[in-house]
Amino acid sequence: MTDTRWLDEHEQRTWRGFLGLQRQLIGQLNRQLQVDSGLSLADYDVLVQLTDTPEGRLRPFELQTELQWEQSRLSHHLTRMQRRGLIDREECADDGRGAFVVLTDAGRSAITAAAPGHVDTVRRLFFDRLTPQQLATLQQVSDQVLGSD
Amino acid sequence: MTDTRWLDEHEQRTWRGFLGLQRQLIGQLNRQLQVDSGLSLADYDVLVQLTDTPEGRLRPFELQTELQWEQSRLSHHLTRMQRRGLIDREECADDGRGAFVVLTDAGRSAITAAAPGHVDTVRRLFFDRLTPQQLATLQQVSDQVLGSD
DNA sequence: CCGGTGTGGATGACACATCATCTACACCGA
DNA sequence: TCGGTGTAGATGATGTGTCATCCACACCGG
Repeated sequence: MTDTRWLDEHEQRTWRGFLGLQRQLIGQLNRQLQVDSGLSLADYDVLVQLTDTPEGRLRPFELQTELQWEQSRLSHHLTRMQRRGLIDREECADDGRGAFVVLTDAGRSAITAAAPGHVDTVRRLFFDRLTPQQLATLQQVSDQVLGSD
Repeated sequence: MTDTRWLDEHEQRTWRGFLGLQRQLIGQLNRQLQVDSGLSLADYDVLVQLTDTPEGRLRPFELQTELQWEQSRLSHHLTRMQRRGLIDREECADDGRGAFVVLTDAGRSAITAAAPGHVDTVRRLFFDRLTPQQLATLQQVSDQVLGSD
């Protein structure tokens, strides 16, 4: 570790901008969901995955790969969602270690009620403010930063 | 609220990509800081602000406008940082309600030790993977999304 | 001088995320 | 069939973020 190449003024602005952007966006989305539907962004993501399956049921590890969450975060979050009646856990016959997460009726109506408002908000705060070129660049950026890992 | 314009496949990819990008990046930065210096990204940001002043002291509300944090988050975070000896609180003579946050010696050495590794990581994970054009676009994007509020 | 309103800041309760660790079962090779 | 290793998942501790609320003082008009 020789001399550090510090960020110049412009780089700092870009970096702070990016951090601010994400915090602001996530914050507003969370608030909108919370106020309008009593859900968090995390709840929403879980429910979307479950809704995307025909039976509304998934193994936790499948959810985990879809969501790219840490295993323990998922487990804790499922516990909280179960306590609120949004999902339920069932035993898995095939694999004695495993479990199933199933969407409850309450969970299904929660996501159904929440989705339109959430999508509108995403459009309003994000897509509507950006040009197709900018969106294309963002896509590239995500791929490049995430891809090389 | 008429019919919802759902996100098409491509928009979903862009949106998920953005969310994934920010989570991944913030996560790795936090881990690097934590492991190498015992600091969080939030600690780092507070310490940077304090270091940027000649006396290493700021009023909490000044910190708040710099960091764009919620007041209560700041207050809680300062409490935790004080408990760890990174900062200290002092009374403010001018304003009976107010307080000062002052950088301790431990705080100063922590940020000094942490900065090079952190900046290197930001470069490695972010700047080094993006072209100047992409960075310029990101800058625009932040401004547009944040600006119109 | 006094009451109302505004502002600086702290606090408790609670949801969330991460780490370390643990249990139970599956799977595989000797 | 038995022991080791890997995998599915839960849990406790702790740090973090948000909301609602509160207190103390400042400031301002009467």
